[in-house]
Amino acid sequence: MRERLQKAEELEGEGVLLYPNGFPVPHRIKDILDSFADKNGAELEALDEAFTIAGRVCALRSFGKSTFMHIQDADGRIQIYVQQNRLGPERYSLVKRFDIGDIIRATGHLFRTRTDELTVLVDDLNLLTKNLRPLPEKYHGLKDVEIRYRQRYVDLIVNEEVRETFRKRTKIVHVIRRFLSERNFLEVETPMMQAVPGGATARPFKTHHSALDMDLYLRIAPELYLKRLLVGGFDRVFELNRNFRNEGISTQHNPEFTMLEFYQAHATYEDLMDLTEELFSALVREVNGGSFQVEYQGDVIDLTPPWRRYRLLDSIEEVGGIPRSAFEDREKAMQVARSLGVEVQRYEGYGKLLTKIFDLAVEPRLMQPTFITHYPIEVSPLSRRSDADPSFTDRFELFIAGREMANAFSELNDPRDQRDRFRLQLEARQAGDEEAHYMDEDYLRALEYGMPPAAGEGIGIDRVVMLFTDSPSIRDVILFPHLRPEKKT
RNA sequence: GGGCCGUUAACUCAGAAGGUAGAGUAUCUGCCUUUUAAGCAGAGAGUCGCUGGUUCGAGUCCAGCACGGCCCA
Repeated sequence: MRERLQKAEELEGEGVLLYPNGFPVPHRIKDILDSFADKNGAELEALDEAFTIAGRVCALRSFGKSTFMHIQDADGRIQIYVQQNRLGPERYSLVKRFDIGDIIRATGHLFRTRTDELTVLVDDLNLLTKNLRPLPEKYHGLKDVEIRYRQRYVDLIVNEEVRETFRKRTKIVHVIRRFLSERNFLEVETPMMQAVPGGATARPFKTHHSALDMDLYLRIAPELYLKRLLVGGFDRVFELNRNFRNEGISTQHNPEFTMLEFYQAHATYEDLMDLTEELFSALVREVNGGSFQVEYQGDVIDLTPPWRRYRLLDSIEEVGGIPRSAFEDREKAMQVARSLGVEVQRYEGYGKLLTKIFDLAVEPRLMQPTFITHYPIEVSPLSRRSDADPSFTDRFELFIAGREMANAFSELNDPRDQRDRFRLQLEARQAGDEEAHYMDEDYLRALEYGMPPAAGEGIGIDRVVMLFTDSPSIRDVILFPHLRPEKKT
């Protein structure tokens, strides 16, 4: 780096601007590659058109009096060829001092080299931005994951597949927004900072409002606000934005992550299973080239609907291979849970134990898309009771590749039942469950005005992106994942 | 929170059993006007993550810590 700085200052001393401004760049590399991919050398030379492109020098092969470079812009990479006798010795001496990593602008005509590569024969070029730090090695590339995550800008410069992953992420988010908008869902924004954090079972981050001298929580879910909007008369709403949960970090979890939640009045959780299949089909069309087969970490996942549907209890029996009689009451379920290595807390009831058994014995085996329905009421404090069996709820979770992708239910809109459920949550909290819900009086007041029958769903966007980009870690689909602070040097 | 693994030049990595630290790429110098992991000749470059300990002597052995990864909770 010291050498580069010295060289840069030398250039500056000769009157070369290291960071000039105001040079228009009318052409994109990708457009040139697309337009002239099938033209041969004679056709290109007959073309009397000059192109001006700009980008970062990513490869440089210099001979005495001529130089080949590859330069890349946002979505393309092309070779340029600079000859001393076209440019004159003075300009060419600049070129000899270009480094890999510099951002340059070049103008010239197209031709094909001996090896038939589409190349710009440069008539004019200039430095746009001087690079002072050497880029990682070209052949092995940048592998150190710590640098990849901490200095994502370097990762993006060097690793095209990383750029592709994030382009795909944007595409996925775009397709989802369009899908919902086309179906008359209204996109809204609700508070990120909440006085009473609710809508999920998770520990929140706490912050403080100085002027009001009050504690606030970063939201763990937008759910309760979105349902207030159902009360207000917006009968289809969605929000696609960040949630924050104060939990450990893993390949599946980042403290801030992106969630889609949508609510539809006069629909049931069964309608949402169909809608979810349609949504994934739209993603298949738009971001997976129309193929319903997705390869994820060596497994082929078939997203062709309809997907399997199991009741939770049936799945423990049929997928988990544990006979019904072994978990028919709390005592027996506790034994099964313990045998699976689960720690059981005193305040955890039968329903909670069933989901813990499910998490260990069933969830990892659900590679192919599967809806699991009828969750115990105890773990579903905001879901509507099943008419057929009031200890279970009209709820489903979607699993793909052994992970939860979505969670949805018919909404509980009876304020009396909701109050009772909050009370039970408070008891659990007092018994030591830090993730249990708080009482939310304003939410209850809203329900008392009448929330139409509805169903709602949350989809973890990061996990969807992981699936479609074959990414093993959530950090691979979040541009700046959370890491511990860098050591001071 | 627990277990295992990793941390050596800007990058990717070597460094059998403890004896003054290596390669390729990148950088610098020279030659080279169709190369593409360009080539050839030469040069510079490291607090071996940090702190202690054992030893005549530690990149290497031991302990603690930091950061990262994977697995578990």
